[in-house]
Amino acid sequence: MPELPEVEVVAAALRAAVIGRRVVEVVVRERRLRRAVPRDLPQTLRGRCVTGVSRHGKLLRMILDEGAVVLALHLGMSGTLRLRRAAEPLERHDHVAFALDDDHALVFHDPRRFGLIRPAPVGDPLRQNRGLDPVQDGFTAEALATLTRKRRRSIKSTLMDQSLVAGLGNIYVNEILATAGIRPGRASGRLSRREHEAIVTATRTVLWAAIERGGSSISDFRHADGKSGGFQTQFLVYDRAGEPCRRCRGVIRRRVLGGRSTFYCPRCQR
DNA sequence: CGCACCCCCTGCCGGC
DNA sequence: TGCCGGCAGGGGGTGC
Repeated sequence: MPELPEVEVVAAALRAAVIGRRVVEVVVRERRLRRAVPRDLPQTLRGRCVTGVSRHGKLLRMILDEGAVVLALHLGMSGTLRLRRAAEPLERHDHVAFALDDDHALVFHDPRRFGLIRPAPVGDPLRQNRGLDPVQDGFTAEALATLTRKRRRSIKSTLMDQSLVAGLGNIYVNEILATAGIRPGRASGRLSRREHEAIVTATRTVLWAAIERGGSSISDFRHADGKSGGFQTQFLVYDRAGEPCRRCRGVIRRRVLGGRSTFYCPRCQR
């Protein structure tokens, strides 16, 4: 589920609620995430103070004691981070709970267990998520042209490659290409300068609109306070196969590209 | 290099 | 009603 806008919404909530709090205890109920949660995680974090929260692409980092420890968190497909009162009992799929010194707990919940929680070496991003963050300054038409030069790979799979551009997933890439008027299967290296610019502009527009609406909640994404996002009602194409295009008289099509469902309007995307 | 497949895991939905 | 296949916002690996 969570792509850049959803992760940004979670990061903002954590910045507001967790910075300045001390980790009192860490309860690990299920270690088997995408990679095993280290056995010594509680001991590594206990007593440390949260001094910052950052996000790059879909990866969250909780900075403890000014960087003495950095905890990397990834929500995978079905992960959420919720703030709960310490007294509330844990539920099924609540895998890790960080008890804080204000009688609340930050709870990592992830039915599919594709998420990740592990201490990260300071300043060293995980191997994936190294790409340009598309809401930061470096994501420009020139940068996109450089990344795609002479590549035949489709623009959709290029934009979803986290080592090139970090944070876009299947929903937002579909929406961005619809907004930019470009077909997902186009070879990225053959796009014009103007088209690269359209993609960069559309990316900013779509991501900021989604962040403002609190992200998209398709089935299980929730904010740290349990609320749903609202951007799913604004989709131009995602999961709208057979439905009318919102901007022309076309009908949205679905095809599979790189193993993922791909939606586009054949009339206004070229 | 790029893709077509696999895998990981649970939940939900539609068809029978 | 129940079972089964397909699909889902994530990433990683292999082989062609």
